[in-house]
Amino acid sequence: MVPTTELDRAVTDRLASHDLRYTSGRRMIVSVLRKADGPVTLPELLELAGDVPQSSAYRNLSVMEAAGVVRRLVHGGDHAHFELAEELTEHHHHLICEGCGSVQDFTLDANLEIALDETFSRIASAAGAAVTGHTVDLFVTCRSCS
Amino acid sequence: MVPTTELDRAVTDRLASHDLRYTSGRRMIVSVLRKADGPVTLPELLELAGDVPQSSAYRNLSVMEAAGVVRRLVHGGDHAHFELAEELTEHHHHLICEGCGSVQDFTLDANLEIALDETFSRIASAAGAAVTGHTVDLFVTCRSCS
DNA sequence: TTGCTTGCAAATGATTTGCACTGCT
DNA sequence: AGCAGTGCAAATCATTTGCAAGCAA
Repeated sequence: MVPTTELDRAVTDRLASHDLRYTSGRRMIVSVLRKADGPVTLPELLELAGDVPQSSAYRNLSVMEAAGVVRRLVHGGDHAHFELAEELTEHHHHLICEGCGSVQDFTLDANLEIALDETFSRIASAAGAAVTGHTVDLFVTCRSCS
Repeated sequence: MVPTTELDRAVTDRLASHDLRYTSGRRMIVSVLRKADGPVTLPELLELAGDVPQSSAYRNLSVMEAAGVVRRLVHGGDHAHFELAEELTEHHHHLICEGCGSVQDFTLDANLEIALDETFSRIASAAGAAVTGHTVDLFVTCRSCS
């Protein structure tokens, strides 16, 4: 199967560098994640993907997570949420409703993001640790849950 | 049993307002969380607390979480972490090692915190949602894991 | 004595995994 | 041929819960 979009090419490369193939099942997952307007739970993914066995979806998500194609978000609800890795999209943060567990994306002003990054580097080096990432999550009660 | 410290008094009040008692088992948990230098997992808590049945620890943590005495942190490792609710301590953030899952506290510069709060209010109201809280977590590889 | 607590044992449920089979390359 | 992928069923394991007994107001 030939890569079609820019995203597919990037995913193919990342998977290949881990000796993984970009199969139709994986394409389906990536396609669903790309179209979704935010991180998606496994049940939602199955809903959107059609006839995909649950265990294969879980396995492919895990494998793609290890390959840096997918990111898993754990916020304490019943299900984890999955989204495309940031390197394949853009840096963003999450707006999480504590009522229904739904998650939306948002971005911060560039200046604020820079200030945070600087602070983070300073804090990490003070702790003798190397920064690998950060999350800035906003917890809310959404309109339909209030 | 009579409240002894300021913290105990605050906890007693919060529990009482939910028709809950500040029993010795719950005191033990609060005491461990107070002394710990960061959020603690259930196995760690049991270790530190001595002879406490696992299910009671879980149940008391859940109950106290609902009463706003304890906060549960879920970061995707094997165990959740527990800490005293922010209203009982001070606002802080978490430095999480992706290697060993350990968690340390840190605080942000007040100006940065204010800038974030303003941004968050704006984002939430744009989404028609009410802010209930936020997390700013820094993921790192710590000295001993690198 | 009413109702919150507790400890034990058993259940729950999201996620993972063993295995046999299929399909690329 | 040789190894990665798939689907099914079964296992895992942190966390929750039912229940009978204990304890405080």
